[in-house]
Amino acid sequence: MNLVEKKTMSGDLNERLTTGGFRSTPQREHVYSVLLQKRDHPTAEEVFIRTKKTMPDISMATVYNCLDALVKCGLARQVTLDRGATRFCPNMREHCHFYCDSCDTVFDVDLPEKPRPGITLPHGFKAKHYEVAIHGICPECAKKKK
Amino acid sequence: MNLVEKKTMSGDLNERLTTGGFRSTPQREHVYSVLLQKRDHPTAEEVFIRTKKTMPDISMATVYNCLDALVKCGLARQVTLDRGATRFCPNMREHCHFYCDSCDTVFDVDLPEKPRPGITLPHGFKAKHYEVAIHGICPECAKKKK
DNA sequence: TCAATACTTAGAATAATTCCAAATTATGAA
DNA sequence: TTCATAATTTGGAATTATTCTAAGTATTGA
Ligand SMILES: [Mn+2]
Ligand SMILES: [Mn+2]
Ligand SMILES: [Zn+2]
Ligand SMILES: [Zn+2]
Repeated sequence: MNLVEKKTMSGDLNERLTTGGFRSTPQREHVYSVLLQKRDHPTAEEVFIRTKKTMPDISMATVYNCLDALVKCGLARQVTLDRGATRFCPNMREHCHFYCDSCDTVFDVDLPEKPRPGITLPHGFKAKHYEVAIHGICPECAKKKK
Repeated sequence: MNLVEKKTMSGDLNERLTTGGFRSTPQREHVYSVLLQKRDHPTAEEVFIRTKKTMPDISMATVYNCLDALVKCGLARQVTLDRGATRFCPNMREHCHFYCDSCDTVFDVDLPEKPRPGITLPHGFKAKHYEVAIHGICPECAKKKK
């Protein structure tokens, strides 16, 4: 991450936090930059471990608090696949998730412009938002299996 | 549930369990009939409470075991929406879930014949199965809000 | 009939998350 | 600047959902 990226990151972060009624803190900046750095949908625990590298005294409770703040002000999404720990994703474009059953990796998959042409809801149901998870096997693992 | 339904239920259950390498037990029958009776996607805890009505000495551990066996032999599905307890669904047709944000109810929604026409996966990804959750507001709650 | 196996059960253990209350830090009005 | 107020961080306790364990029961089929 170069200086310009850092600047925009911080600027964006700062603005989003304040308009969301939060303060911008060193902890929140670090946690957010960790999310941006490696977009592999880490769990809170993984974010904690990564954040400690640059901020060794941060606590788990704070990581949960920061992630919560980031989600609330629209800078990150929570991703829940089956059981197990919630994962976090800083990609705020509309997208869905591909989960490789073989290596447990989660990939972002872009959605087409037209939202879900197929599904027709019964009368009276109003959909606010769709969540699509695709289970399967990723290219890497498909290659290995052969 | 009349006698004929009971008979078919048991027959189906029995066959599925045995072909799956499980024994048919009173506990498994009760748990399965609880799932069939009220298709509101109960949690293990809710299944436990309902099953106790006709089988007061059943334990929570057994409910977990039974649900697990039912899932393994293809008589029920696990449904995970956001955080919180896993829910169980005996509807084995391909369907997705509508979650009402207002009253927390989970509804089954049938999917069209053609599976997911919209999404195109990046090269090399092989999808095994899609999981779609729709968040929104159900007809009942929409009416109340007006 | 009896040994092997499957099943049920209570309770302990674990994992993920939330709650709590005290210490620290930031803010902004006087 | 100074001080009260509010927000944030923190360690640890509490909670929730689930899994594990080990002992007791029941079932099966040689
Ligand atoms: Mn994502
Ligand atoms: Mn269902
Ligand atoms: Zn993979
Ligand atoms: Zn509703």
